Amino acid sequence: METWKRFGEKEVSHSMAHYLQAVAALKDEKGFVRVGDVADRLGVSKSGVTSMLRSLHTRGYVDHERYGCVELTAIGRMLAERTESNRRVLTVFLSDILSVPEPVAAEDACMIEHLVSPQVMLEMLRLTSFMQSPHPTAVAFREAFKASPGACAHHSPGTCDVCGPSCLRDSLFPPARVGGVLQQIALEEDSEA
Amino acid sequence: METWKRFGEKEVSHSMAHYLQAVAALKDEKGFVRVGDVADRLGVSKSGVTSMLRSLHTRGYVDHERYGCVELTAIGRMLAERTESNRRVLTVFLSDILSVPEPVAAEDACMIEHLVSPQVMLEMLRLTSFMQSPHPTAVAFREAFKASPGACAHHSPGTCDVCGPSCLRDSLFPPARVGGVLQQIALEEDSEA
DNA sequence: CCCACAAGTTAAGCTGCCTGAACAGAGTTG
DNA sequence: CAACTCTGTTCAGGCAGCTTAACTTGTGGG
Repeated sequence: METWKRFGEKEVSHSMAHYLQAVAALKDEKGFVRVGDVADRLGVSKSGVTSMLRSLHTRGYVDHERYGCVELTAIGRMLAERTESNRRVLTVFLSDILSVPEPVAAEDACMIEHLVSPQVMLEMLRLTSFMQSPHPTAVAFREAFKASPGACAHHSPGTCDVCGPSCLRDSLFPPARVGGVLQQIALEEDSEA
Repeated sequence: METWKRFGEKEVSHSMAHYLQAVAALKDEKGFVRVGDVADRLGVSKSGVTSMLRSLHTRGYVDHERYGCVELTAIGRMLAERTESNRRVLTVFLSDILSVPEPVAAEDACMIEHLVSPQVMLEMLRLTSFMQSPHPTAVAFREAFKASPGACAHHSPGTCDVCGPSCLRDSLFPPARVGGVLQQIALEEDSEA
């Protein structure tokens, strides 16, 4: 179980993914990209942009001439597009299929867009696409799912295939074992003990 | 669009989440937790563990007496359990519902387990749970979905609600626009230009 | 009782990503 | 062409997480 260490070895980090997306978007919007544009868009300092561009350049994702414009390489553009597609698929899945409020869906999509493998994204798109199709089974399923009870409401304790011995629902939203403080902390930063 | 910056402000980082999980698991397995156990389990040095424990202590997630044992606080244990539950729900969803191969499902779950909001996790559990239930609609849907074509195969170009103007499938697995190199790079680290 | 050794800690240093301050290039204006 | 202004770069520094090397603690054997 050392999978977790590969987190830092992803082809692009969270920051890099967003720099690439910003460059791609600015290029599409105004035709050329300056350091300052990227800095404004991402809310970071220009010096931060300069050093990140150096890092992205050594990885072969952007070209950048001193005091000049920024260009994505073919690979850089592909990475930006893939991240953007991941974000779109995830957002649609979370908001339309899981019916999570849009702001939450957007935030979660933003957090994980660069981490999800192509295989998973493709299957998630397939599911989304099929669930939203006019196929009668899909229509019926949407209805039934919408009307279905909350997670783990349909099983007696210990009989759920998904949960196994202990109900997952309980630890997703833990019972008020520690005086109710936990949920607040879990959901937001309301400190108060 | 500065959501992306909140990535670094999550209550627990990727590393922290895994340290907490390791401590919780070791505690369950052998009743007490030493620095060395955590180091072995996570494949990091003992000094790394020491400094991370200091950091986790200042956040109120663990207690640790010098040269002694490590204990989770109530909040720390809750965080560990929640992360673990997230991982289980995600793994089941990815492998059983999306039918992604187990190693990929496990890896993706590991990457995003600490980043997904409780709301999304709960709805994902609800969907998983409902899709696996013996409810006739769910049974029919599973069949139909299994037999359904690949993503975006059912729509003519430009008519897909999910994709919008440009087919997302194409950028999830981009066409061999750059000589086929991209997909290799995308999927793994086979450098070769 | 003392010492050796395992377990843990501190210290110094690395990388990634950020900041602000100071400096440098490039273009406009008179 | 000098001066002013924008824009971008470099530099020093900070924080998170990791490493290795060297030191400290605690403990069981002789």
